[in-house]
Amino acid sequence: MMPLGRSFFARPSLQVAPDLLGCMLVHYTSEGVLSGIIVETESYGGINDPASHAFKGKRTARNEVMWGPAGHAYIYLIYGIHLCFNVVTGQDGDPQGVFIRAVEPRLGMKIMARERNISLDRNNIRKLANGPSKLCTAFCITKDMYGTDVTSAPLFFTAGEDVDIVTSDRIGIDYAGNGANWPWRFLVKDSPYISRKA
DNA sequence: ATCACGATAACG
DNA sequence: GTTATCGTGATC
Repeated sequence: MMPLGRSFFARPSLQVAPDLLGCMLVHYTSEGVLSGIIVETESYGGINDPASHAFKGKRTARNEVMWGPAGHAYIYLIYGIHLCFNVVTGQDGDPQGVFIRAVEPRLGMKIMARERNISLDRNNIRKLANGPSKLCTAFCITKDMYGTDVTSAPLFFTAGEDVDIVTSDRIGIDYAGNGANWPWRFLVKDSPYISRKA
């Protein structure tokens, strides 16, 4: 399966975020192949989005990759422990991104369970990657992959299945004022693999 | 001081 | 099943 290319990501975040639902996230690691269907994303919309790290044109070492070309990984540490994984979208110079919040595991669940330090049984497959930091841990996405090109191996996306989509407001951005109410979170309808209910 | 989170505890 | 609490360290 061909990786999704630059042109897929070089579109507005509000188009890419829902389009990624149903697509595969794939990571070739030394442990084995990890993959899963993306079931939850959020759009972060550049300098006019009060929830965005680039709001009002803020440009720092941390968010620098957002300002570059689409299709690169924006990864950062939050709350001292947790990693977040985004894909840069939009045109070069327009700091947009899509935040990947949850994945339905397909390949490499045994490895994911080991990475997550939980036992693997039928009841907890949905807990392997049902959150932004959990999926980083499960998929062996580390901070040193900051800036990585995600249009080719080892970490990339492929086209997936058609899915029904629902929206909600975004999670964990109470600081964003009115922006906290925008319906920029996208979920696969009725998926049990999402981080929390819409 | 703040934060795109999640494990745990203390409840049903 | 639910809700509340708080650790953790890079960032600015």
